[in-house]
Amino acid sequence: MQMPPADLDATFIALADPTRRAILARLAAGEATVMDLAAPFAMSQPAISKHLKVLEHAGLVTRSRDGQKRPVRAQTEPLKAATSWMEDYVRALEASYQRLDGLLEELQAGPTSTDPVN
Amino acid sequence: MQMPPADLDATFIALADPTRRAILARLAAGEATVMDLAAPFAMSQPAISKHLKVLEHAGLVTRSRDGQKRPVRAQTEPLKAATSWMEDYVRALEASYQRLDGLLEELQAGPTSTDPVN
DNA sequence: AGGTTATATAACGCATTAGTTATATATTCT
DNA sequence: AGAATATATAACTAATGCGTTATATAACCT
Repeated sequence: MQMPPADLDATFIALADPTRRAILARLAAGEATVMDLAAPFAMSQPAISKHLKVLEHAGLVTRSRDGQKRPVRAQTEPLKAATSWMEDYVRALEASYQRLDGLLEELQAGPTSTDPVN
Repeated sequence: MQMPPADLDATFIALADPTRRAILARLAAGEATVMDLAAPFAMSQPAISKHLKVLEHAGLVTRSRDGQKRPVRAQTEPLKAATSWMEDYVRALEASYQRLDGLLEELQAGPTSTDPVN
């Protein structure tokens, strides 16, 4: 069952807050309840619930139901999309630098008959 | 030369806006001036300058000086830190799932003499 | 039924963001 | 010197973000 690729905006927004990244880090150790997650922070329970809503909206966590508890579980999918955007971008940048380096080298060696510029 | 992890905030915040990601994408093709960057957007020049300030603050771009122009150039460094945070996190998550799967398997097979639990 | 626990929602304050227009500051061109 | 160009800054507005406290909802326990 695939979720719709929650967009990059939502993913990066969710990751941009240190509290939310800490929540995710905690979830890497396994499911947790809202109370579990709130405990380490000097912050009210409603504040944590809001952070969870942001994470959920980004698809970074899902919630289930266990009696009165709503266990939170981390999901990797949106992170893979975000990672892949960043990797593609870095690759494009580095390729661009390489082209520039090549061009500079050619200029420094002086124009040749195969030089496409001039 | 390591930067403190507080920079992850700045990086993800910078990446969380689609205009800023589009600016970066444009910069993958090479240096550009503020005017170049503003052209494709239905947005004023000061708005773009502000976005550039956010990107610069995150270290995602640097500026130089060429007469009255201030060419903008993309930098990969902060992206590598961000990518690496995300990859570490996904790895931890997947390891956690694997441990859980292993545990469930054991429980299903019934406890054995080597079972560390019980 | 009544009390406790887990979580969500409402209403609010304050700081920040993303845009605007108008203006200032450099730099270049004639 | 004066006009034009490239960019930055200021002042403002509207929307959003992150926290709070108080309260509602739902499930659990006697």
